[in-house]
Amino acid sequence: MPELPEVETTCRGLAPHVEGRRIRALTVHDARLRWPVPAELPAMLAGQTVTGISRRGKYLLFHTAAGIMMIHLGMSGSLRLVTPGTPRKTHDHLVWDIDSGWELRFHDPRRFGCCLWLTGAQLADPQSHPLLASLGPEPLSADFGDDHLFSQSRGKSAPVKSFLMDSHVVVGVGNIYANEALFRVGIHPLREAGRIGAERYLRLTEAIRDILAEAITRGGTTLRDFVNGKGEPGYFQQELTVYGRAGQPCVRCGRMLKEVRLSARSTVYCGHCQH
DNA sequence: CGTATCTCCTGCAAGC
DNA sequence: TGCTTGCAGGAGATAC
Repeated sequence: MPELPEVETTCRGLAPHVEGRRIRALTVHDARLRWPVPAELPAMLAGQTVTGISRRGKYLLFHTAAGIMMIHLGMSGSLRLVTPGTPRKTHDHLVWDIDSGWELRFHDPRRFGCCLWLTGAQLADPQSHPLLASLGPEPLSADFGDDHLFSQSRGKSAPVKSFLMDSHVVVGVGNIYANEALFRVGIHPLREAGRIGAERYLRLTEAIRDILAEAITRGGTTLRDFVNGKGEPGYFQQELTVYGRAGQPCVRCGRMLKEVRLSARSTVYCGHCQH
């Protein structure tokens, strides 16, 4: 599951090999992603130079003069650079021939990802695209201020974990990091978002910043291996204190960690340390 | 508007 | 061994 750190790692890993390079061709082996890959995309991209790669939330934006290619990795998607001639794997749906000599491949078994094409007004201002327009602030930017979570949560009765994972509140806090951040600050995941005070939200805000920044740092250690498909997501190297550890002892108090389903998401917490 | 549920899809694990 | 069944999960769409 690509979380924000892995998307950021992908962005940084691709940039030196793709920015300033020309796309010779795009081959669509399977257009059936979350939304169909636009039929005109190969023709639109051919010959275009990628002027830059940026990220908004978990969306990656490949900028060209003709348009912006917007990619989301969904749950199982990945982008890898390989040498031409590398055998194509099952679920390698999209292949870009780059004039740097690399081939960029989009691999996505579950096809929850997408690859869209932004033109016209959305080329001039991609933030106006419907999928981007209502996104919350970047968790590592100044827009994610100390007071943001507290002020946004007033009057909300949803569980704080659902609130945190709402991309309209703040982007990039997926299931893994929502679990981890709540454990770190001792907040019960099912607590009503609107009934948590400003002080606790400040500590939660700092925990989200710290955990994501740390994960990106660790993800960065995989950058040297990113090319040619050897990249491991940074968070697999990060010690996870609760996610995936239901039934195991709490690292703080030793009691058994509990698990509940919240909107079909695995939610793990310590009933003693989190209130 | 806020909240909960449904939905897409495939790999994997468990059960028989 | 090989089949069937259940399940996870990002986030937009839909229903209330």
